[in-house]
Amino acid sequence: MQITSRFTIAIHSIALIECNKDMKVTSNIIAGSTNVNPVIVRGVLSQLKEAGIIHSRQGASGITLARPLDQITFYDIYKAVDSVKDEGLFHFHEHPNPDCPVGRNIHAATDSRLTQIQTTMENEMKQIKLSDVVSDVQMNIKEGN
Amino acid sequence: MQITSRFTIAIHSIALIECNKDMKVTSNIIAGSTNVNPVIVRGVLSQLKEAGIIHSRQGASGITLARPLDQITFYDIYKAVDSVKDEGLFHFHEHPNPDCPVGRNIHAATDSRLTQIQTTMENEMKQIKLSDVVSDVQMNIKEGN
DNA sequence: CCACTTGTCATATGATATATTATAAGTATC
DNA sequence: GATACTTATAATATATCATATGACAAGTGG
Repeated sequence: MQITSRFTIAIHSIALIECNKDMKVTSNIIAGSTNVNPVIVRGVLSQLKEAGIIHSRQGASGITLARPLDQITFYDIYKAVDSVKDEGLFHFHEHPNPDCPVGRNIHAATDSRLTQIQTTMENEMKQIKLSDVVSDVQMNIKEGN
Repeated sequence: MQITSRFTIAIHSIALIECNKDMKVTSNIIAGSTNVNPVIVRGVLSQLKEAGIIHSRQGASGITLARPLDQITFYDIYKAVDSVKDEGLFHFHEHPNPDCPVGRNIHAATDSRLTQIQTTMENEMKQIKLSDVVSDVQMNIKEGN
């Protein structure tokens, strides 16, 4: 099991937009840099737009950021691209036997702990800003990488 | 995306074994309580056995725990059933364009942060013991649930 | 010997992620 | 305003993986 690559595609896209803010960055350019199908890229961009992270206009060329990089966290992106659905990070087997004492109580006894783990992970994501990633990328480029 | 139900199946199985330690708990009984196919259950049990969490013998009826419940954490189980493969929790799009400065540096700039998030989640899992879950289950049963 | 168990293989089914084709609709430039 | 390019999205195909299922091997204990 893995969290969908839409998440890292979104991170990559935002970094690319920022690093090329002096020119028009199109969805096709992003598709070329990520090596991901343009339709998938546009789907991700569409979600980022809906979340208020980027701006785009149908027909008008160029994607731009809607707010400064230090105000975009991994959590914002994770939520925007719907990395983990509402059912939660953990998949509980669906029909424990209600006729078994353990079967009918295991869900209640486990759920809060699973939620706690997921929340801890999400809180960690809130600590990481896109500015962190982009400054690393730019540093590496400057060093000739 | 969700973490495979093998994880919660394993938790359920261990709780069931503990709560019925006075009788023989077979893989079929576990399959009945979890409402999961017996072959899947045996696969999970096989992984728990390999991780040293349970005991079982081919032909001999009954699964038993290999160590006390307070010495089994969610992390132990998560690792045992291979919830997240070696590639990591996050799926990075596979072929960023090496001819693009951002494309060839995004991986290096992002990886450590993704690992950090995963590690935080796994550390939280180490804090939760099976004894916590089982005592909640038993409490609920006593209360008539 | 026999009923039952653990253990495993091979295959089927179902769900989901990504890729692809096609097309609608808006923008900007000539 | 015709044209080339863009964003946007629907419909479908492909690939991968999780779970279910059927079959059977091999061990146990009465």
